[in-house]
This record gives sequence, structure tokens and C-alpha cells, in this order.
Amino acid sequence: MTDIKSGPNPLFLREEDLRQGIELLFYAYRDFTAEPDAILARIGLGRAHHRVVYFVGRYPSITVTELLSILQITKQSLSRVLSDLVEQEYIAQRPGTKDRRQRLLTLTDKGVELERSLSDAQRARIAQAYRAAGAAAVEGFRTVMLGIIDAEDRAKFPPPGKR
Amino acid sequence: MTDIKSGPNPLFLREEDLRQGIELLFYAYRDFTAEPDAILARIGLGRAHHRVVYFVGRYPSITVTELLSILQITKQSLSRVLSDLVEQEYIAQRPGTKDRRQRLLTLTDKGVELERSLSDAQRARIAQAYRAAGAAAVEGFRTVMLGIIDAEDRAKFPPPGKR
DNA sequence: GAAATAAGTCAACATGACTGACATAAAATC
DNA sequence: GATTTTATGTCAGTCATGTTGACTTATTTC
Repeated sequence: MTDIKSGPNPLFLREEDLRQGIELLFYAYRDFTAEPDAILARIGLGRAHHRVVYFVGRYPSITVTELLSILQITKQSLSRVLSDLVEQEYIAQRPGTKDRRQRLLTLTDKGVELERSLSDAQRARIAQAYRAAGAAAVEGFRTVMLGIIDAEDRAKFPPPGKR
Repeated sequence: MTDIKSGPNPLFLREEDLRQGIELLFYAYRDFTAEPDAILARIGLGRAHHRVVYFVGRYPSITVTELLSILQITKQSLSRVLSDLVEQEYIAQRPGTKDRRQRLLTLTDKGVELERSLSDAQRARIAQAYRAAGAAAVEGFRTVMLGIIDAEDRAKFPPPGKR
């Protein structure tokens, strides 16, 4: 609250600026999920299935415990969607070699195809937004989003130089 | 695929950059909603109530139809949460003066207080992220988020000069 | 050998979304 | 003035996704 500059100065944050931030997140997330949701509905699956397929694709051989810590839902909630996906052969399970209690999860070919079709709409949306905004804006976006995310998970997003 | 530069160049969008964008949205929204959800749970309300209280606070005297078009849910879904909020006197309804079919929605004092307590956590999170990121990053964030949001709703976010 | 961990299961429940059908009052149009 | 459209509300049923609590099994760690 000491140095007030002209233009949008985040050191002088008005009520209105913060409201706008809240709304940007609401509308962006709403529109970001609408397309995959529509595809999922056609094949009798839901957003929860998408999330599981997404993160299993992202981290092949992920364990159930790791997946739970990402999704932050209960084991019982995950169980339902995961067993759907295993039954319908989108996801394969195999025991861990070091720890045989673990069930390592991977996408089947069918799962890879599903993940792709679901995330394609999202990738296209991001790509278009990034292209329209330019490199500098993308870096700003990344920085602010990281600030919104709890510190524990920021390490999942290595800085540009390290990518 | 033609010009490869160093650093994050959104004209050369790698699979990995797009994935990161998807994940930034997932984690940010997850953490952004966690705190108000916890508060709501204590008073027996849910996220849907928060959204209604938020947008009635944002647009005093909003009509039901307008609210539906923002939330993009069905009338029946809104009806339940809205009647909870009216019964518990967080929201007041009064007929429109020009069109007496309309029920104009406003927050009661109790509703204003609820809205504030719910959104305070979110405002604090945004404020902290904005401060840490700096003015330029905030503008980049705004630009990318607008690109993600469907064009129809972008007019809700006037450019900095007009704010 | 005992304790902790990874995973799964059963049961019951809450929330928030949906569809479809129908009702009422008021406004707009023919 | 009669008809149609619009704004809102409601009843009934369903589904997806989350929750808690209690318990089991297999395996690893101490």
C-alpha cells in the first residue's frame, strides 16, 4: 500500500481487481470443462473418469495412493471410477515389482485414444489462448497460476529453463 | 513446427506446454475452491450455494434467467439452492417493476456477510498471487484467461483502461 | 512376530447436476 | 381481445460424484 503506480498495479489491489480474478477462474474453468464433459456424456462416463485417465496418462505406472493425493478425493470415490475404467479396458493394472502390494496403473491403447480425444479440445483451447496472448503473457499466466496453487504442488511445474 | 526459438515460445507449442496449461487450471481450481468448500460444509451448504451468493452479490437485482445463463445449469438445479438461500434469508426476492414476472434477487445483510466470508479466502489467495507475480504477470494472466473463456463472455471483463 | 502400509470392499448418505412434464402469471404479439 | 411467448416455479425420478465408517487382505517394514 505504499507505492501507487498507474495502470493495473497489483500492489494496490482493488476489490474489483480481486473480483475479476475470481471470475476469470470461474468462467475459464466452466468453459474449459464443457467440451470434454459433452464427449464423456455420450459414452456414459463423467468428469471424474476424465481426471483419472488424464493423470494415468500423465504419470504412467502411477500408484493408487499417488493418484489419490493428486485428486484429493477418497479411496472409495476413486474406486468406483477406476473400476469402471479397468472393466472397460481403458486402464490396465499390474503389481509393482519392488512393492507387490501396489497396483501400477497404465493406459491401454484404448485408454490412450480416449485420453487424447478428451484432452484434445482442452489442448486446442489452451493453444489458441497462448498463441493469441503471446509468449510474455503466457509466462505471466504461469506465474500467477503458480501463486494460486498451494505451495506443495508448485514443484510439479518446473521453470521454463528446466523444461 | 518451423521456427524453434529458445524459451517459452507459444508459436511453437509443445505437447508438454499444453499439458502444463491443463494442469495449471486443474490444480489452481482445486485449491481455489477448497477453502470456501470447507466453510460451506460447516453450515450445511455447498459450492452451488456459494456460486449463487457470489453472483447475486456481483449483480444486485439479477433475474433468475440471467443467473441461469451465467451458471449454465438448469432451472431445476438452481431452484433447489436458491430456495435454500431464500428460506434461510441469505437472499431476498422482489418482483421486477418493469416486468412483474421477474423475481429480482438481492443479498440480505446476512447474505452479504456470508458472501464475504466465503470469498475472503479466495480474494486473499488471488491478492497474494498477484502481489507475488507483479503487474506485468497479472496482465498476462488476464490475457490468457480471457483467451480460454468463450468469446461470448469476454465482454464481462473490460480492459484495464476502462476499469 | 507385530505394526504399518497399499489396496479394495460394503453400506449408507449428501450434493448437485440432469430430463420430462406441467402450472401460473404477466408481457408481447397478432 | 385472443393467442402466443416468456419468466418463474414445481413435482417426480435419475445419475454422477463426492462423503464417512467399518472392515479385509496382502505385503512390507520394524
